[in-house]
Amino acid sequence: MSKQDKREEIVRAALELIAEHGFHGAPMAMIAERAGVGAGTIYRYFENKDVLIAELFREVEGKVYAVLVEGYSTQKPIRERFLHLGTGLLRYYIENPLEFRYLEQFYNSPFGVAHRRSKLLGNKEGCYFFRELFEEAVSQQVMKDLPLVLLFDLAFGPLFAAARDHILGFVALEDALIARTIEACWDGVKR
Amino acid sequence: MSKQDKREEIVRAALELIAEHGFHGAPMAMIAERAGVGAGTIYRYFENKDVLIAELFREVEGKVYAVLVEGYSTQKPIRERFLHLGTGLLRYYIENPLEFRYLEQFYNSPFGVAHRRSKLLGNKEGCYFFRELFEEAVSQQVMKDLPLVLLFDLAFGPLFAAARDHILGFVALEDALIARTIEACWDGVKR
DNA sequence: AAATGTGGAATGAACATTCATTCCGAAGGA
DNA sequence: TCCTTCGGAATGAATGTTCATTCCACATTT
Repeated sequence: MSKQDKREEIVRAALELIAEHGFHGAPMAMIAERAGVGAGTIYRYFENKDVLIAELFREVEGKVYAVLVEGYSTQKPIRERFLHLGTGLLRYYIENPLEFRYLEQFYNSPFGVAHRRSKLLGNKEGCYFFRELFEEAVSQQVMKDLPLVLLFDLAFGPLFAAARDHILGFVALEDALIARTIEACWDGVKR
Repeated sequence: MSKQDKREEIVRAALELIAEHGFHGAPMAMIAERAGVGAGTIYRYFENKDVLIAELFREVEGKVYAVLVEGYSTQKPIRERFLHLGTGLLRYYIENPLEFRYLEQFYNSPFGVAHRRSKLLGNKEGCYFFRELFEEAVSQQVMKDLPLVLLFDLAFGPLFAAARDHILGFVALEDALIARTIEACWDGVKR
């Protein structure tokens, strides 16, 4: 197994185990075993568990953004852009439940809070689509005149909740239902 | 300190520590210290940590319901009832951040998933308001014709997210903003 | 009233377990 | 042969739980 492969195996194993059992249910020894690697080997690739967790988040985030850019254009009308991003996100989540559940774990942890804080306060890139779109929508009075953060909550709160319920088997989100869910999110934010 | 007091002290200490640091950041020894009792004493009142966690949830849930029933009447129009429950919930959460953060911890854990499952599938009481209200609203065609679970997600997803953002200091939810947030939730579920 | 006895509650040191991290001998490539 | 990489046992810190002992309020006896 090449160096690169080994690293990828570690990341994949960590994703699976953390998504399924949470940070505290995924000991390094278990990650190593599933990756087919010695426990000490992980530390040749990642300084410690926190670094592994953060790196994993960056990888997942990157893949999500890659999906969202596809077919996205700031030329299209705001509502259409919103629907594109919303359905893109929701579809990605339910097609990649492991990554979704990992993100949930991450966001509901001190890591996630710190991340969110630095993203909202500091003007980091990322979230770019969303911030730009929402600010434009507010200034053009097509979205409600609410703080950006609340608009995010209105739009993505249901989206996350729906993805979770689908993955847990509480609802079967097929195409039509996904579209109607995102449209309902739009109803929440639109003026 | 009486027996009852001691029990309450334990519960209060557990609430504070778990809300602030999560289940894994609140060792029994620390809970005992904050409650002003010996570590072993906790086990005279609660069989083990899981039982303490579950009991704490039941108490918090009970207090929330108590607030919601106040002034609630199935005679009032559906929209008004929705706004009553929504603002009641949101206000309670931001006025009781410890309890809110505890609920978040609980829901985002195996306990919470199991709880949600038994509530949605089995026909447990509790959630009664909501289920009844939403079912009536759908049958009268004042809410969208979506699965109940998705309507819950649309209504409470933003609510939870907003409460979290308020508590983390990302937005200052004063009265007017609370009302407008819940109205936006209504826009999401209404037909 | 004082002294003694009793049973349940409280205690916290001790234990077993789990986990992240380290370390060093072995393996493998140049 | 030398040097890098690997593996997994060893380490030490942390945590949930237990249990032998202490404590105390009240009953009983003198």
